[in-house]
Amino acid sequence: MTVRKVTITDVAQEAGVSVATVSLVLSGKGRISQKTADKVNATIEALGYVRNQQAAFLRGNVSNVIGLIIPDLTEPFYSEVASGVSQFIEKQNKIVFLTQCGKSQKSFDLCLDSLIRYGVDGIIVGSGIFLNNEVLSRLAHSRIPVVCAARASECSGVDIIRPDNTLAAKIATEHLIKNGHHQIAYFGGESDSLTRAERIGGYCSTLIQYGLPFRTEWIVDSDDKQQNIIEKITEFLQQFPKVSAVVCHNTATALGAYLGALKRGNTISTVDNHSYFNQEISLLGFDNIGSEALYDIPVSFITQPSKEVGTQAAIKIIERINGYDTPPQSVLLPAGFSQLKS
Amino acid sequence: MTVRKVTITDVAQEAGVSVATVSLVLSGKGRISQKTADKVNATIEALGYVRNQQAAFLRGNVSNVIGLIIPDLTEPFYSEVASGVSQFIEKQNKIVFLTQCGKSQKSFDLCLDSLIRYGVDGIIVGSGIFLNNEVLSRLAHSRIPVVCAARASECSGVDIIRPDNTLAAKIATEHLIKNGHHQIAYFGGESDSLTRAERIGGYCSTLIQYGLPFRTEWIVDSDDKQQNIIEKITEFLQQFPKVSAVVCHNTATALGAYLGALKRGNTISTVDNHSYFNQEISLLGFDNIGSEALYDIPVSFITQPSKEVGTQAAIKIIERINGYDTPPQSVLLPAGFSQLKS
DNA sequence: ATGAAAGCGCTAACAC
DNA sequence: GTGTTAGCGCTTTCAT
Repeated sequence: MTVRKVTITDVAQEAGVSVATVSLVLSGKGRISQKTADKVNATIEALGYVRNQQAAFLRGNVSNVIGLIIPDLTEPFYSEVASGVSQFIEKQNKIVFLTQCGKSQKSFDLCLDSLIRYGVDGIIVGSGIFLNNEVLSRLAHSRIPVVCAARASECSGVDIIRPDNTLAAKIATEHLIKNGHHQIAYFGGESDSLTRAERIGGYCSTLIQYGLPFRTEWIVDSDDKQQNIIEKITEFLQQFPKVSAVVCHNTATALGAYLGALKRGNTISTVDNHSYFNQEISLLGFDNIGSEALYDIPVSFITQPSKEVGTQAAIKIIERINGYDTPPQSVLLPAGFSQLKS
Repeated sequence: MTVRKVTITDVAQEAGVSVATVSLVLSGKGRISQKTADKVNATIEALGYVRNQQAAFLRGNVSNVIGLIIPDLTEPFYSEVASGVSQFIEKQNKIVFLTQCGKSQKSFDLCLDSLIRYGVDGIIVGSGIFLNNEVLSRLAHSRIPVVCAARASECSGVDIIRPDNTLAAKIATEHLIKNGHHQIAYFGGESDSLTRAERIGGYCSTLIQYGLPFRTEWIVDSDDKQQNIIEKITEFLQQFPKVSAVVCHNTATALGAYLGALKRGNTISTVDNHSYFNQEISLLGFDNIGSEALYDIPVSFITQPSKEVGTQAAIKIIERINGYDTPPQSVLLPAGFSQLKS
């Protein structure tokens, strides 16, 4: 019936040494004789003592805790980020406080308060949109480093790690061009998406770079509802029958485009004809899921470096905590683990 | 240049009162005169003081922190669970420590150590498979409540919250039967999956209950690779052309079955003919993604109560922490938010 | 209504 | 090598 938690004092008493000694063997600092160390370790074992980190860190000024604010863990991009962060942080023998802020600034501010009160050493924010000046100056004042792990270029004045959407779109477009396509459309995504804007930038500039004109009618937005996508793509292919390739904004779009084209009587191929169907239109999509599940439908995918964004953000926050005191950086991650099916 | 963090002492000094007073206004306990309270609050504001929770809780024996151990945040089920947990816990003005343990017991044990050292009030474990007797007795000894939030019946001796897989399969099978199907197959999932085993139980018993025989050849396992699923379903439909409906183990399987059947020349319908195609074979899948993206392909889906598992686990752990001292329970959550497309 | 002081569990000088 | 002791920032009796 151990009602009270066993403390370092209990151990010291039981082992017949001082608390300082116990503390020293615990941290491996100071020169403790093997004999004493053994004795202490034995009683620690016997009593089932576990060191209280909170108390330990209360003395110093570090907590070894990193705060993480994620809008919504349910979204694949964010869960990947969180996964990357937690994995790296734990490897450093630190630990992460997870908070979810949803879509509201107010809720974000509450998360922030929480994390600061709990004395985190640094904060990783999974979205730039809440990092307004007030927040930043508050953070600066309390000397807590922040880094932003985002989908797109959502903020400035802080370290930000994000996918290189422009480059990804460039690679995608280039891939299609090099496979002989000249009429390439961009399909899907909502018009207020920053990620999409960046991708469209890459798409357009690549077309231009290759001397291909682009037409704004070839850029079609859509929500992710399968039915809408199917309808839009069907109509589109009818209107622009010369378009021979489509860059799809995400997995849902790619799948919708696939089904729509199929329905319309098109046949689909990957750019290189590895397909159950004959070539007629090429599909290339950005994959935000990263699952293998869909990799065998005849669509090439470029995968987002989502988890890597988390990992790099974690690396960066550790650097900042260790006093790496340079101006804020933007780190663009290539769709590095992209699997262009070929 | 605020180098040192501003503490309660600073506030007290600045406001010309004692630390005790500041502490009292902070916690709203004790009778403090409005005047003093105002003064204190003003200086708190002025100095930008934030209370250090770690220190605050050091005195008491609670930390207001809940530990969460998730095998892999990247898997949709687990990210949903984590999301549900964090959302509820934060609503209680508590906070969650997130750890990921992967697939190894050793790594799990490390996570556990970590959480215990950090003094969490309770632990939610996202998988039962690591909760062996040793772990449980350790936890019992340190008097830290645990609850398991799992995919299936993975452990005993602790509170466990999980989806009612048997019921879900029963509902699925029943739905198909009531729509006139008599030859129903179960497709997908790996043979060592506990979830699948439970679902198959529900599937079989429902068939029996309705006086329909079942054949073990109609239960086909598969990994989630699209190509494999497509091949298997194609072969299967050829061998058993009388099978008119398929219960699919997950979204990938459903999609694969859809594409496979399509390829083979079958036409697909939902059970009730809302489809772009004519009826020939009915597909019904368990959805582990919960995304709307696929809802418009002609497959009915039953969605897992993944996030709800997290929420209920959070509720349960709070109960346990508050000393709700009853024997461990199993809570089965219905596929409550299921959307049978109809 | 407010202050003084004793801890919470631990670490880090500093002594011996 | 090991013990003594003074805090870390806060809460909480117990006085006043």
